[in-house]
Amino acid sequence: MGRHSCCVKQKLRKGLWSPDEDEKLFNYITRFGVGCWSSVPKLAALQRCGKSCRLRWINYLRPDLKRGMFSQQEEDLIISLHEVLGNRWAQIAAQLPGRTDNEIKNFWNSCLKKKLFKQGIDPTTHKPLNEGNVKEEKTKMESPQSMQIPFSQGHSATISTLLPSQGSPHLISDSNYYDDGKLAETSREIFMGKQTLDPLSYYDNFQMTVEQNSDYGLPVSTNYQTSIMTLFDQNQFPTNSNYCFSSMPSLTNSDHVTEFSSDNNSGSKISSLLMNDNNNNNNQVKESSSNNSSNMCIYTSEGGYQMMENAAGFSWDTENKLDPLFQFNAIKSEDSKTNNSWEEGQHHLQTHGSIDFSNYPLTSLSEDLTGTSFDVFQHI
DNA sequence: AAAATCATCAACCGCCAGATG
DNA sequence: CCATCTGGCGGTTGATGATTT
Repeated sequence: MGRHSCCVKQKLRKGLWSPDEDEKLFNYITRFGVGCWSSVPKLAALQRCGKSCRLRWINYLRPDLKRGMFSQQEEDLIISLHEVLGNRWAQIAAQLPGRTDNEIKNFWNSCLKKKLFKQGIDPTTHKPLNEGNVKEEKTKMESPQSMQIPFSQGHSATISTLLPSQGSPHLISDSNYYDDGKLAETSREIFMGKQTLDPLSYYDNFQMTVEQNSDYGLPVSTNYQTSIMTLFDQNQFPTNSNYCFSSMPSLTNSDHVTEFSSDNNSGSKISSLLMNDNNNNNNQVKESSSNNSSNMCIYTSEGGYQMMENAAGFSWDTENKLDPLFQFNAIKSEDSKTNNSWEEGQHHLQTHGSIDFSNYPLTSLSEDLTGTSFDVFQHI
């Protein structure tokens, strides 16, 4: 993000964003939507470059961000897409809902490259390394350099070549993917425990992507598509109603998804939930919250979000603030004192609305920031 | 316990392309 | 056309916490 002329004149802050700045930016964007980034700092009273605001929003504040560890499936998808697209992180990120290019890039550089290398696969070419290459790669790893992949090179390979059924390397969703089966299993367990993905959107998106890629003439194998489909058929992406959202102690923490249990002893509880009467039957309600913000949105059958009227603004106050219209809190066990039980929440829900939450997967699509004001989605 | 090393990731840099006047 | 502005992208850096020596 280069410093543009508009930014040079003023003294602008750099470095990490403070909670206060985040709050300002978040409140501004949720209220007015994404428009001209260069005017955002002024209008939101931020001493930041517009591009810095944009980056902060995209990489961190955006409500539809998924956080936490990459799942095995995501990992496989990244590797496969990387083979086809090279270091086109933005395009790869477009295929992974809730992930940013920056996040994927970091993940690739810090983990996947090494993982592939350990498996004897050249992360650049995605082909098996010979001994000579191994030495070369070792040097590369030791002296960090960009690993640009000539696109033509990626083009020559197809995802199908990675399928286990077609010989090594084994890169597709398969627990045998890793030499260390324990690692794969552990990774999956962690993922399952932190399920944050909306499997349907994930799958839809992937399908769409395959079609799009076909349009681009990219050699995306139908085998891979089938592989993903099979995963869904086998419920390897659980539509999980047992997860909800914990508090947001810090904006910089990423894993706040807490397993939700109907067992009162678990301590994961919902404080209150007031439903909006405007929900129609085709809408899914997605909700998340923290103990300091009130969030709710309607996820329509068309796949978009609808903003609920009077949606709460964003607040970093540590105290609980009840939204005048609604509040849904799912809080970590240690915060449970003042909150009602899950059953009470359910009862409240059934009393005030007709939607049975247990029928819908709850995702952490934005943790506490989710859906505070969803007109934003329509701007993006 | 302290220093050194490693890993991670948020944020910046530089460049490019499209829009606009 | 040309200059400027702006958004977007990929590469890189540096702060920070974790791990190792």
